[in-house]
Amino acid sequence: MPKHTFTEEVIEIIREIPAGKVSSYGRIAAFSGNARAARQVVRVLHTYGEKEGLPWWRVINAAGQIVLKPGNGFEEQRDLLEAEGVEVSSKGWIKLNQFLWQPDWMDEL
DNA sequence: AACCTGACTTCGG
DNA sequence: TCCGAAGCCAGGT
Repeated sequence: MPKHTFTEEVIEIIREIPAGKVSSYGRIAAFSGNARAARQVVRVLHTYGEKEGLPWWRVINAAGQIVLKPGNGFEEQRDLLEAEGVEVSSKGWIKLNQFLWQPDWMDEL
């Protein structure tokens, strides 16, 4: 079994988020092995987001809101999400009870 | 090995 | 809901 680094796990998890769903930095960190490393997810997005072609727009904060600010990515993220069916309010809020992604392995719990 | 960096999170008010 | 303060951390330098 190859030893995966936390960063590699994060990249894999982000790739698993399906279109039309979102997840949060903290949840992705938790699924990757460390619930308290949410900030690492941010770093991974910066470092490998574009390079690895990750669906970065499907990642929002734990409260259910887009973190990027207007004029600095907010519009682009909102448009990408709406293009795949995710409803985003003018303030960037997304209903988690409707769009939060639940990994397959959680369905059986 | 110390220090820095973040698109975070949680908590109190 | 919003804001500030404090906590947290892997990886790069």
